[in-house]
Parts: sequence; C-alpha cells; structure tokens
Amino acid sequence: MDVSPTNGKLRKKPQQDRSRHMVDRIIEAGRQVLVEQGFERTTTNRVADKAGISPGSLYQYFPNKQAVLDAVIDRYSRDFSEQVAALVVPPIGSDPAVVVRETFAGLLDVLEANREYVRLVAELMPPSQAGERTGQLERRIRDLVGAYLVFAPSRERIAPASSAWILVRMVEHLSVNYVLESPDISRDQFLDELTRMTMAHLT
Amino acid sequence: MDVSPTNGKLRKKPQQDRSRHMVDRIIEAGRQVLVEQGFERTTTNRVADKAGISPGSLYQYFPNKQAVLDAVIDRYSRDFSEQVAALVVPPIGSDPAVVVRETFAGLLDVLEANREYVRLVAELMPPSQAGERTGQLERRIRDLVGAYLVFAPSRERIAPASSAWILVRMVEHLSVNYVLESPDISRDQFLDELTRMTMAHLT
DNA sequence: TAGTGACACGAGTAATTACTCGCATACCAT
DNA sequence: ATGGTATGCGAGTAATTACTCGTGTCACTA
Repeated sequence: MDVSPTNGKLRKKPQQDRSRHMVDRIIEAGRQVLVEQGFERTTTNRVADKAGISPGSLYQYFPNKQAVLDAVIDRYSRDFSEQVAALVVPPIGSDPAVVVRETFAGLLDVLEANREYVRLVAELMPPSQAGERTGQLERRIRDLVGAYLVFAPSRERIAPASSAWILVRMVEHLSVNYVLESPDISRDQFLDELTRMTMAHLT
Repeated sequence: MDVSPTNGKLRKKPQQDRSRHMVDRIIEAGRQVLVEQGFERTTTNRVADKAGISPGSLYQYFPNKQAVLDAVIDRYSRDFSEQVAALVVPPIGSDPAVVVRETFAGLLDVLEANREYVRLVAELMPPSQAGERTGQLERRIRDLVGAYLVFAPSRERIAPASSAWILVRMVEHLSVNYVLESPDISRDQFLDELTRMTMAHLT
C-alpha cells in the first residue's frame, strides 16, 4: 500500500463525455469501497471492480492509488467547506452566548448532513495521513471560530493563538464525536454544555 | 496486512530462559519498528529483522502479526494504567477547583512521561482498531474522572452518564493533543483553561 | 467511408506480504 | 554420554498488491 506524498492531479484530461463519465464512476466507486470496506481493503482492483471497469482504465486517468483517494476526499470536502463557510453570519450586538450557541447548532447540522464525510476523514483514513486528515475538518472549524471572533464584542475575544488552540480543538472534537457516536445525550443539552464551556473559556 | 480480530495469546509458552529472552526481544523490536517506521511499514519480517532473529522464530511464539502488536501495546499500557490509577488521591474538603486542577496536572505529567505510548495509540495505530485504540486511553481517563466524582461534594457532581461523556472526551482529547502537539501555550495557562471549562461544566 | 487519435481492456509483472516446514542446534534429565 | 525435547533457522509459498503494456474498439473529422 503505497502511501507516498502524491499530487491529486489527473494523469490525462478526459476529453470525451464517455471518459468524463468514467472518471466520475471511479471516484464514486472509490467512495463506496472506502465506506463499505474500510481503508485497508480499498485496493485499486476493488475500486475498478466496483466501478465496473478494468484496472488499466483506472490508471488511464489517475497516476496512482493515492490520487483516487484524494479525488474522493476532494469531492466531499468541497460541499462541506461551502456549508461551513455559509455558517458565518454574525448578528452583531446580540447576546454573545446566543450567537455562539446558534453557530454551534449550525455546525452540528452541517456535520450531521455530512456524516459520511466526517466518518471518512475522522475514522476511515489512516493516521499516517493525519496532516491532511484532521486538517480538513479543523481548518474549517478554525475559520468558523475565527470569523466569530472578528465580530464578537472585544471583551469576548480570546487571546490570539494560544487559547484559540484549545477552543478549536474542543469544539471540533466534541462535535465530531457527538455526531459519530450519537451518545445518550440530547442535542439541546449538548449544545448548552458546549456553549457554557466556550463562554467560560472566553475572557 | 491481516488485521483480523485476534487473541493476544502466545502460541507456545517459552520454557527456557533463552526463549523468554527472545519473546522480549520481539516485543521490544515491535515497539521500535512501530515507532520508527509507522504502522504501515511494520511487517513481521522487519520486526524479526530488528530483533535479529528469523521470521520463523517469531512465529514460534506469536500466532500471527496482530499478536505481536497486541503484546507491544500491552506492555506499554500496563505501566500507563498504573500511573493513572495512582493519580486518584482525593483530598476531601479542599476547593474543588484546586483538586480538579491538580488532578489534571498529574494527568498531564503521566501523559508526558508516556508520550511514546500516547503517540502509539493515538496516532500510529490505524483507526480500524479504534475500538481498542481509544479505549485504552479513554477508559483510564474515565476512571480518573469517575473516581473524582465519587469524592466530590454533591453539588459538584455531574449528571451520571450524559455529561460525563462530554467531560471525559474533552479532557482526554485536549490533554493528549497538548502533549503530542506541544502547542504555543504555557502549561499553566492550559491547566487554567481546562480547569475553568471543567468547572463551568459541573453543575 | 476511411482514417486517426482517444479510449478501454485485462492478462501479466514485479514487489511485498504473512506465514510454514523441514532441518539443524542447544539444552536438560537420566 | 545419550536420548528426547525445546529452540531456532531461513529458504520457500501462496496470496495480494499497485501498476503496465500490447491489443483492440470506439467516436469524431475529413
């Protein structure tokens, strides 16, 4: 299993509709195999098989296995990123606690709507790709938190880098795990606690 | 790479000193390869090579590859568990915030002292073994948190299962990541924030 | 319709893997 | 010492892997 640092580029640009459709089928098959069989069992042959094509055809457009995986993640994260970005709606002047809570509620919605993607980057992908793996989720959430800080009343702002580290990680980890594990705790209660801890963390 | 559910038992009990020493060498070699090369590159042949023995000898005592990995984790976690267990020293009547902070400080010490083990279960091991993986760390920390709750003043107690879920995950994830990533945030500040958020979470 | 390049195929290859087996050697009780 | 048993060896095997290449088919242009 070659997990070398690879570009996610296509080897050749598909020019006919037929081949564009094939690239699509490969990515979709990659997603399915990844989700159904897990990372270890995701082989190029299996992906080709699932897509109903030959291994040779797969390599016509993807330079290597990693490129296929990258393409799968790419397709997913595009949607996800847009949805998270759309959450940044700062009603200035409102009660900060309310804004925080509503933002977290929105985040939870997005995570739930993208449960499969979340599971993919948080569970299925091997830690060897951790740099990229957590980056995906974390960067988005950091943006979200950061965007809030810009508009938040100054006394609510947290220290530049250090405390943001804590906040981002807490929010990300708790939210992701809440969605993935569906623990025995109501959504409202979860949001309450998360908000309360966040507010306690803000100066 | 066969990652099937396996027992961690030895195939044969070593009876002479010579062979007991060999089992030792294998486990130690397994640890080294795991840490130095990562999970993907940890093969039975490499472990045998590192131990300076033949692949055949490895399989004299270990039924399969997984058993070797299990043995490595086992050896580590024994130490770790004992150290965490030793942290449960409840000075009743003291200021709860102080007790919480000191307990977290102790936890941080233990994590730092076992940084290699923490990295192993949190980063190096594949998520496919997540059930066991996070279990290792999480169970210990849950014990720690739970033990505190027993002695805490009743008004500080958190709701039985639901809120404990949040608390345990927050403490575990933040502490582990603090130790692993060594972020640009002082130990005191980190402990302050962690304590404050925890106290905010307690009723 | 002929021709040309894009496309698809799938058997094949070299590398790596976990694991075995027949045989040699070291140890120990008698 | 001698026999038996525990120990150790390492070449070898079957399976799996990522990836290639020669061959044939398709679609578009002239």
